Amino acid sequence: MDTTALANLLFPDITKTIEDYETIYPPRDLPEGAVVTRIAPSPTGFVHLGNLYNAIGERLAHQTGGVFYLRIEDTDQKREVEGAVEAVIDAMTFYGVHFDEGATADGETGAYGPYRQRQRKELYQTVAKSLVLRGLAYPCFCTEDDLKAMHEQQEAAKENYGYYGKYALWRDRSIEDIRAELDKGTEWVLRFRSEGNPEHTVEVQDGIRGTLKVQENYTDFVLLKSDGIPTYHFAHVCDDHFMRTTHVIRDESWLATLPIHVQLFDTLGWARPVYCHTATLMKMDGSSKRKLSKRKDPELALSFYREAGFPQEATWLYLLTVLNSNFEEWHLANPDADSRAFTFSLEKMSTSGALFDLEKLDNICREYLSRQSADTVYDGLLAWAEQYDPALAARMKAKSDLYRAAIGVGRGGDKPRKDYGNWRDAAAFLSFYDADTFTITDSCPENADGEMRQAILTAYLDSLSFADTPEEWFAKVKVLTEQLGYAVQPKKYKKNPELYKGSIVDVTNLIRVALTGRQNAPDICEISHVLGEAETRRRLEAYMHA
RNA sequence: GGCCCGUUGGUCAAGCGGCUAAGACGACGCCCUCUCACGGCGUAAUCAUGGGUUCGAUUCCCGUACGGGUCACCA
Repeated sequence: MDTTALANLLFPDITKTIEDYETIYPPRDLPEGAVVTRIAPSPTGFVHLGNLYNAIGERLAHQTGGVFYLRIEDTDQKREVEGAVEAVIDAMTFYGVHFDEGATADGETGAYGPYRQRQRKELYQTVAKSLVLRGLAYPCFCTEDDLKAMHEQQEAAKENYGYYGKYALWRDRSIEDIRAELDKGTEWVLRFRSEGNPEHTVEVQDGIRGTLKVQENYTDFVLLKSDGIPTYHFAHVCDDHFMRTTHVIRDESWLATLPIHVQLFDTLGWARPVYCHTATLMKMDGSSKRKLSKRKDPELALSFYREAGFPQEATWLYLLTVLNSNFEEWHLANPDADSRAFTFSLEKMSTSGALFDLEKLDNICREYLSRQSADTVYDGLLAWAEQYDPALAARMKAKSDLYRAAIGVGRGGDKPRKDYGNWRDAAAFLSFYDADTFTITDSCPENADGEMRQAILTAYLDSLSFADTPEEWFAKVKVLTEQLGYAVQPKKYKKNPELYKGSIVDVTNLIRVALTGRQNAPDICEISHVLGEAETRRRLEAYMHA
């Protein structure tokens, strides 16, 4: 076979060589040990948790003085969605992930571009041509039906699926046959001529999993699709070589095609990057685990967390505890430190698929928010509300003092309250402070209903003085509790319920319901001061006559 | 079916030949307490399994089971 003739027949317009590209994309001038990595999403418009998960590469890169970039894998035109690149960048920016180079919303930055694969067609074809020249690639004119028939035949014969051996119809065809098909205008793909043997295993050093032993690839997989655009496998190898990527961080579902990738790196004589296969996030489905699914699980979408208002940093805290087994310990020891101060290590990443635990996420978010200042929380809530709850944003801006004070209730000190872990919950929790959104949702305690309701609230209103300290306030509540025949100490009431009408809990909860609309709310005295005297009295009186 | 990865309490997990097998979330109980939340103390709960190797295996090796992933001109 005259491979030169074939190469020129297939790629008449390609004049560059691999060496030319080696010059165009020289090795990066970086310190020893610098990590160059990336995220490489396909522009489907769906940004998922895994994209953020793998953006952990940013920390690795920046920890080592390396580079973190964004590459767009747009080789599948069918799946491309308008505005998808912007969506990825927007989501990453929101979570504080910054790219040193790569695609931007309206272009790109960096010396190793283009960073959109479809614009790199010439490069792929150059590499492809060199493989043809070396007799390591050939065109295949099989139709979809041919391949389907092959698959069925293999299924029936209980043989391995794939294009190999006797099933590799075009592997050894003559150049005349090829020319004939070409002349007819038949569509073709370029396949890799694999010399691999399924009996052989290849060792790959995985940055997370250690030594991996995988079966050598023996199939003639597709390098270039019929439109001349590469498959993921070929594009990945070419790009990560010429973009001088040192670490490829990706989901473990790529483990299955790893043999193809290393085979390509090896035959091209290029150094393999350090592969880092992360564990897939799982979910409980009935009694069995399964991969988070785009269709079924809203929590796979990154937007889910943003919309629900889980604070960005807290979301990272959760992700890091799942990702890196020694992070949680570090965070417990340094609760106020920025997670970026943590030295991230690949070896400590987990290898088995973790169940996504929303409860733990919530706990981490509550803990995180409880440590923030009222102003920080106010700003966070407002930023979220501007996007997801404009009415709330408007109210917050009109009554910012009220909202700041409300957020400040129970904050600070050794035991701050942890009432909410996300902005959506915060909005609901804080709603009673604002007269515009105040509603009564709970009923008052039974032991303080009926005529006692009048009596308690009247007595309370009479005694109420905004000049009182919290201690004085509570002392007065105790006095009226006793006067009205309730037990000041709940324990005493529990012991001898027949001696009292109820306990102080009934009294305070009545006041609480009148003031907040619910039985579960923070300190009454503090709330009253946030509401102000006029509003406090108004609510108490309204409830008395309700 | 082939290939690959994985398996410590309900969940996330520490462990890297010798430990009463950490810790966190959750659950439960008690305490604190004007409710709730917080906080404090405590309880229950884990090495999938069978063989090796070894004086000794959660830890190393092999098999089995189970779970997951993947077998496209999708990434």
